[in-house]
Amino acid sequence: MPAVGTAVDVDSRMRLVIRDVEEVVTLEELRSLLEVGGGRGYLGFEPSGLFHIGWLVWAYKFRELVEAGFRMTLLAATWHAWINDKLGGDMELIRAAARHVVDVLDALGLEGRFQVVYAEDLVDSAEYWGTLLRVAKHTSMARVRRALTIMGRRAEESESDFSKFVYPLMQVTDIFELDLDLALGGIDQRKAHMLARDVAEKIGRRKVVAVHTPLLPSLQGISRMDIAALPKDELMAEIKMSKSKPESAIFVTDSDEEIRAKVMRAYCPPRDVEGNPVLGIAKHIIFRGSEVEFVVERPSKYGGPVTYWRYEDLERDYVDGRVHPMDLKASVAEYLVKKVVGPIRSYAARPEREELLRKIRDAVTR
RNA sequence: CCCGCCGUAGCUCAGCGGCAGAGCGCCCGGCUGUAGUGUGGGGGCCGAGACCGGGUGGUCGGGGGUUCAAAUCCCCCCGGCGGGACCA
Repeated sequence: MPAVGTAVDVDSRMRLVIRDVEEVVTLEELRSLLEVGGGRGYLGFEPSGLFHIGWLVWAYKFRELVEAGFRMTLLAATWHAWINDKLGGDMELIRAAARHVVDVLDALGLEGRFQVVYAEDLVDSAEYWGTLLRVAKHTSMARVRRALTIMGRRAEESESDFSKFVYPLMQVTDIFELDLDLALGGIDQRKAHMLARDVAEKIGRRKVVAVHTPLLPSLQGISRMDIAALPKDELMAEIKMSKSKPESAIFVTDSDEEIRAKVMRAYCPPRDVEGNPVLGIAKHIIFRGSEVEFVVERPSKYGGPVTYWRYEDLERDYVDGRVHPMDLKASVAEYLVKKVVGPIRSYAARPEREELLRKIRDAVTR
């Protein structure tokens, strides 16, 4: 049972929650929740394939919210994934991918400490659709369009099917139907969360506190790790994706050798912090805004090994050129292998999951 | 969450320190005597719309402040809308 009460306790839990977070809307509201011991929180994710380390950023925060006293729900957004044509629109595969994500959270020590809800169950009530209509009634078309995450470059309005426009309304409805106090997500979920806050005021529902985690840059240095599926030319898109996606992300099921190879191949310009995926991993996966022992193995002719406890120190040395991309990559890869992916893989990719993972992998690569 | 625009008659809006307005609507009347209704034919009755005249219209979103004077200027709040919000 989480201890409730003292101001000191609230402060430390506050620090835990806002650590290495991109943004909290609002800090005052978050504090109020912590003062009463937490509340109900959630994270919704689209089961779209294997778990990549970019998702660890929110997964760690999910765990910290549990530790801070929140009763967390993981929403497997199966219908949402279906709308975005993930996994070829195969609902069974989408469910399998969701199961895999639950495994990863369990591997992080969260087994039995959070609730899992499938979108299919949530949607299976008349009340859900009543709420969705109420949400829709208070949302203009322009506002929905603005909340759309898809439709980046090529996918213009004319080639979107209408389900894509229902998507943001569902995200908002999910929040209301789960009766939440807090919504967790990457900063890319900001639009949906803000829509939920706006609409909440209009229809007299609770306004969720929004906690947004940073996003990891793609290993290739362009865009983000989670490449959005293109509804454009399906076949071409699938082929392009299958070739590019495995290279742009590290999956928790990757072997040690795959991890090392991917990190070594990653975009990592010397002295450059901007959009640097390797530094990004160091910042948001390894250090995460706190003190961590991180050893950069460096050939003695360049100064020998250095130990960093704070990300800022590592970044400073990298910018100054004292840490070479080669050194950084090798060290980050080793850390990922031993401390991050290794433990997760041994649980989430255990033998009895082999069949499940193979199906998901095949579907993405197809 | 941030920025901006807008809240004035039932509706759409103008007015932006000096009597609260226009168009549309609504009500009354006039004019027309038509469409329609009704018939075997004729006649009569009822008669919309258009047009003309008259009338009906208001916590100027709410609260506070400045001023001799506030719809008008300032502050706060409420409501609506649009845009922004990692990256593109």
